[in-house]
This record gives sequence, C-alpha cells and structure tokens, in this order.
Amino acid sequence: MAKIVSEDSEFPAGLRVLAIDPDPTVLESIKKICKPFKYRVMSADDAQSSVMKAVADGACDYWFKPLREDMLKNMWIHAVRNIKNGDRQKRENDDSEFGSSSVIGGRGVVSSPRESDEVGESNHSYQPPAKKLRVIWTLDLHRQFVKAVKQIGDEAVPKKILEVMNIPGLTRDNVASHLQKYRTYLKSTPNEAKQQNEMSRLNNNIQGTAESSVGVPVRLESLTPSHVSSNTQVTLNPAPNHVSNNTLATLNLPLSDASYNTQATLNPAPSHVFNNTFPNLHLPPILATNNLGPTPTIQFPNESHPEGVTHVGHPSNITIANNFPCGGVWPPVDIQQANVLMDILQQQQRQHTMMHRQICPMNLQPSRLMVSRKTTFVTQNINHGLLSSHIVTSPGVSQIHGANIPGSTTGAVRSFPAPESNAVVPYGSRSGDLIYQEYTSIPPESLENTSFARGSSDPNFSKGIDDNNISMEEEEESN
DNA sequence: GTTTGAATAT
DNA sequence: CATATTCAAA
Repeated sequence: MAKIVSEDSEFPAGLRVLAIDPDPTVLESIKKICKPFKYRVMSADDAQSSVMKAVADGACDYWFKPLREDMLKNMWIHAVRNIKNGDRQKRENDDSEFGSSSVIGGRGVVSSPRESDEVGESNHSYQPPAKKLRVIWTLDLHRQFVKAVKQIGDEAVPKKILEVMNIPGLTRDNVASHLQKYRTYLKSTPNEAKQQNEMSRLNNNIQGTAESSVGVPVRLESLTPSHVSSNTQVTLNPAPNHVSNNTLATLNLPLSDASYNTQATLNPAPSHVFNNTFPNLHLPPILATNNLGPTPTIQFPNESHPEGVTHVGHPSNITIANNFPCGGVWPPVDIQQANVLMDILQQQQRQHTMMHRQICPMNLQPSRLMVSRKTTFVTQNINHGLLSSHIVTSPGVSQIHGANIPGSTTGAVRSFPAPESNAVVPYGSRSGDLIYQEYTSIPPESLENTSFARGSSDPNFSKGIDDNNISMEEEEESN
C-alpha cells in the first residue's frame, strides 16, 4: 500500500488525494491520470462495509476500480464542497461570536457549526466534532440575567432563571455557571459606600448613547482557535488607585471644543478600595458620544443598527474597552472604526497635543499616550515596579483557587465584574490587540522598547458599586 | 507563567 | 443545585 499526494495549482490549492493500492505500479498509473485533474480514495474492494467504513472515517467518496477518467475529472466537486463547508462553518462561528440574532444574515443565537449543510451531503464530508460554544455574558445578557433573578426572587435557581430569560441556545449550565459567579460577587460586595457620582453620570450617559437594548445579548464564541486571531480589542486600561499618585493622569483629547479628560490607569482596583480619585473622568468624545463629536467617522455599530446588532459581515471584533470604574461602551465597534480611532490617536500623539494636565501633583514625569496594537505592555510595566501587588483586582472578589492560595501576589483572587456596569467589553471577553494606554510617571524611554502586556481582562469589574445600585434600580423600575 | 471567565465535574 | 475544579484564552 502506498499513497500519492497530488498537488496542482490548477485546482484549489492543497487538495490531496489518497490513493490506496497494494501495487505500486497501479499507484503510479493513478498518479499519472490524476495529474491533469486531481485526487481520491480508490479501491477494488467494493464491499459495502468497506465503503461505509471509508466514508465514516472521513472519505467523501469511494471509487471502485476500474477508474474512469470522468471520476477523476469530477473529483474537484468534493473539494469544493469541503471548502464551502469550511467557510460556512467559519462564518457561523463568526456570526456566533458577534452573537446577535439581529445580525443581518445571521443566525439564531446558537448555531452549531454542523447543524446543517448547504450542500446537503454532510455525511459525505468529514466534519470535525462540533465545538462547544462559549457564552459571552455581554452586558445585555447579564442584565437580562439579573432581571430574571430579581423577578424570580428567592426561588432563583438556574432552571428558572433560564426559563425567564428565555434566550435561545442558552443552557441551564450556562446560567448555573454565571449564577455561581454572580452570587459570589454579591457576597463579596455588600452595599458599599456610594461614590463616584461623576463616573456614574458618565456611565449613564454612555449607556444612553451606546447601549443596545433590544438586541439579543448572547454572544457566543466558538472554542475554535481560528476565530480568536480575529478577535481584537481596543483597551483603555485603568490603573489601581493605590498607585494613583504615581500613575494617574488626566488626558485632554482635543477632539472637540469641549474638554474631555480621560483618566488613564494601569490596572483596575476594587471600588471599595478606591478613594474616589477620578473626579474628572471623561471619555474622549469619540468614545463617549455618537455623532456629537468631531469624529463622525466613528460610529458605534448600534447606531446604524438600532436593534442592537453588534456587527455585520466583518470577521474582526474590535472592542473599545474602558476599564475605568465608570464603564464604557458596548457593543464593540468594528475594525474600521477602531482603525480610525487608532489613526486619530496616533495623529494626536504625533502632534503632541494630548496631555495637558495631571491629576496628581506628585506626578512629575511627562504624560504619554501609548498607542499600540500590541497588548503586552501595561501589566508587565505594572509588575515591573509600579505595583507592589496587583492582586487587588475587583469589587467582586469571587473565586479563590485552591491551588493558588495567598501569601503571594498572584493568582489567589478572582473577580466578578460589577454586573450592571456599562463597560465596553463584556467581562467574558478577552483583551486583544489594541491598547490605547495613557500613563505617566514612567520614563518614556523605558517603555519604548518594552513589550506590552494585555490589560485587565475584566473591564467591568472596577465599576463603582454606585453604578451597580443605579443599574439595579433601573432594572427594578423596569420590572 | 499568570490570570481570568466559563465549562465541566463532583 | 451548589460548589469545586478544570480548561482555554489572552
């Protein structure tokens, strides 16, 4: 038995035919025939069992000897089907990632990559095992969750919550998992002092302009690694306030007549640890408004798709993430929008126009705005001297990993995001390629060649409890 | 290597 | 169902 792999650019690249035959001479003959056309599994064994086994093992066809030229000639059909199926599968995954049933041309909330087959011959082409879809608890979805929990009251158990939420595709396990985290979060963050009114206000403003309200909130991502590469986020990273004296700055982005101060921080801190050091927190207009600012080229997806469509037709998912306690904008903007943002920011950097004043008098170093498509910087720089312990993470310390217990500055604490926050990125999402990071007190030279670390992956978490309460109230009103 | 959110196991 | 553990992404 031998195999021949034939590759010819005339046909779709990469197609391969496995020819199996005990006689090398025959194989050579097959190879010659294949030359002008291309590929296949061929056997003199015409037993049905053999055919079935071959197909079951992934063969898309089974040829009997003697070969006929037209069999080879039409071999490409199978290849095209496979390619088509592959694309389709990928598309489904992408759609799922953006996760709205309102997506034009999209599917339901949950769609198995192999639920159907356009060609109608799925049993003839190998499909890898279905990947489980990961539920991303977007703000909308989480709000529905909270709403359901409140509505049900003490009886709130995963099953009932699931029923009340009535989200197609969402499973009891999904809810249970989320409920677990939610409860832990609630325990760890009893009613804290109200504070940071400014942030709350801003938050509400953002919510009013950018939040989708009708769209299906479930965002599913396939666990397929391939889609991950296209998942990009723009992240505004907050800093822990315990180093605020050294790292906080206010950034005036001259994007409009108004003065927008963006407070950059390097790592989030629990709101109950905060001493309300963000009195002037504002987002740049491009982030905080719709078309009111001077940068009309940037629009949030939900503007053009009021029903909450988060994305149509683009494989990349760029999220402008605001890790400030004040939350941010959701849903994600698409990649063009993010690129525009990048261009703007970079241009501003070039023009040296962005930093005007600093919050902390102790801050003697010039401020800087970092714009990078790499994400590796913030955390590492924090770790390398700015923070003694960035274990302090969120208002909702939630899970203690048994294996990681304390005494160290790493690993022991997990967080649960302030659930009602309006953060830009759903806390289930992961940070990506773009960081828009402002910072001070770090000598620019020391960072120029520094690799970037991803910022917090929990953009919601440091949201103020105040916001939490406000959101809760809002939800109660709506009930 | 660490941290995280969600899935899975108990 | 609740909680603990594991997994995979970043």
